Amino acid sequence: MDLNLPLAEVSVTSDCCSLATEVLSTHDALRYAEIFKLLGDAGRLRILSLIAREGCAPITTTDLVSELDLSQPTISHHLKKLTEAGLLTRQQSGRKAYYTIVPNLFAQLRTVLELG
Amino acid sequence: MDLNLPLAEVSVTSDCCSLATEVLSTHDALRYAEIFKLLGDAGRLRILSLIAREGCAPITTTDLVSELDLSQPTISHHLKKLTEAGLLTRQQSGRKAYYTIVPNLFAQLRTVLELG
DNA sequence: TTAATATATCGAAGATTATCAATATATAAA
DNA sequence: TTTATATATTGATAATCTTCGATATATTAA
Repeated sequence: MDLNLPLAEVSVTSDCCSLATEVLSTHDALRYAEIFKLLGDAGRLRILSLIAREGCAPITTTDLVSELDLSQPTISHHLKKLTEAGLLTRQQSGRKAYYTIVPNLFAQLRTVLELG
Repeated sequence: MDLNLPLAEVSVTSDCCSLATEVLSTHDALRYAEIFKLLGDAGRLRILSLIAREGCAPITTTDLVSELDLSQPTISHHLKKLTEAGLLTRQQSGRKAYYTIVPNLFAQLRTVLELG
């Protein structure tokens, strides 16, 4: 038998008071992990940040290429993934592609992060 | 010359109104990407969720092993990474290791996600 | 029609990662 | 001291991902 009274021994100094009432289901965990994985890249974070700075004004692939130290194919690749995931929308106008932030999913992610 | 008036052509239907006033620096982007990368794994997300459910009560490695379909070494590995990143704290008591959520960093991540 | 521009896709190389079996370590129980 | 328990580390494999050069596509300009 374990007579360690371990919970008493462990000092609980954290101000943690979880807002998470439900444990993430396997399904939701997979879904959110896929999106967090996209955020787990500095280049993509900066792409999102640059687009967000424009507010409602869309930004083109070329704009991003000129602001980041990444090749045009790499940036196009990131934009595709972010768009497919629902973090961005893409609108073509002439030969330019305009991207904007989709706020919805970001709000969901913030809720998932209410763990502490 | 570009006479497309593209910004007028692109319909701005999004309710985007960015709260992000500053573009993420390269340094911060790297720093946050490293943490989002950790959240980009379903197993780790569920580990965090299970720990958060306990509120302030710490949880042991074995508790997690019994709730997840991952081997004990894999879970220990994830716990180490999450702890090193500052998302968890670890306290040893006897032969058990108790883990708890560190709320601070989660709050920072929520701020970073205020893009839309 | 020909040339230039904007963007996307292809294919490949190199790096990183998740995972587990086996093993090590450290503590507690018998 | 011997055995059982709790956790961590090692080493290896398979899968995934980032990145870029080269190329393709599509649109506009000359």
